[in-house]
Amino acid sequence: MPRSHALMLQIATGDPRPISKQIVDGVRMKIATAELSPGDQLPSVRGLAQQLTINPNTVAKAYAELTSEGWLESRQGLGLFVATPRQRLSNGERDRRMDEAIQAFVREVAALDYPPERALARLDRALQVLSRKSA
Amino acid sequence: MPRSHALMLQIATGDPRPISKQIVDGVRMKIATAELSPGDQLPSVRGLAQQLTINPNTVAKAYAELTSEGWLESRQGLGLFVATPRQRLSNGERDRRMDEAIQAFVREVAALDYPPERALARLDRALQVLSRKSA
DNA sequence: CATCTGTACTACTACGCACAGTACAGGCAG
DNA sequence: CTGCCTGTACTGTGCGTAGTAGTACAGATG
Repeated sequence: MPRSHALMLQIATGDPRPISKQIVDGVRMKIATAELSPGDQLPSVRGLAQQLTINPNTVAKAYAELTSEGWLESRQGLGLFVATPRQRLSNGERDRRMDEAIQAFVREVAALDYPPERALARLDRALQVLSRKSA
Repeated sequence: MPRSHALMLQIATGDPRPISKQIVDGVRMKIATAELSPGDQLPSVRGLAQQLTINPNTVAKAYAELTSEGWLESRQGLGLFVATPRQRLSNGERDRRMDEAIQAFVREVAALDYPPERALARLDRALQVLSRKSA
């Protein structure tokens, strides 16, 4: 039974990420933390745009990316819905992108001259939110 | 005794990061891994630009950032040298930026639907290179 | 002096992002 | 069918960032 969802998304003007990416990240995170479940309907392009006082094209762009990545499914004329989980990337591609993320994080730790052990410990704690999915 | 250094820096055209940031990251990483030591001289702005076949302004921009962050010291008319280590950021600012880095990493793990434990294990391994400094 | 060093400008180009407006196809309630 | 909702696909415009190009100046050195 598909539920409609208020989807409390927050857009921060101070965030260095472009608005469309903030939406993509936000929705993906809500799916990852099971705050959104397969079958749930998302706010309409125009509705979310009005709610966030941004351009509808920006929302559409974010939704299009989420759809092409397999997180959302479009039902023409009806709306967008959270898709059922499936393999979205090849293992090679996934490992390659994880490698990039790791390198970026190591670069930041070096840039801040931050104790690697503390960084790892904090990250371990931060990753807990993703484990709730299978709880 | 200040050593001169060939500084094998690699600039990848496929890298999404701007060239100047690649230089900044590269130099910072070499300092963090003790491949560059305090007192070492860096290649000249024009020299490195020619070696990498990029614009001297781009190198100067990267060097200026590294200098303002305290990684390099400028001796007018002589060149740029790796500075002696010191506290470069306030603890609050450092924690805030580490927080951003952690959030960005968690977002990527969620985006890739990557097993958090594996991500943590791989990161642990990747962070080893930074520990050599105090070895 | 000439020649190296870093630094500071200006001007131009290319690209990404967001905004604005318009248009079209499909679903659905009246 | 009409009207209103849905996603989708365009065009164009403005703005900020990155990179290139060229010029100029101060300090150090031989």
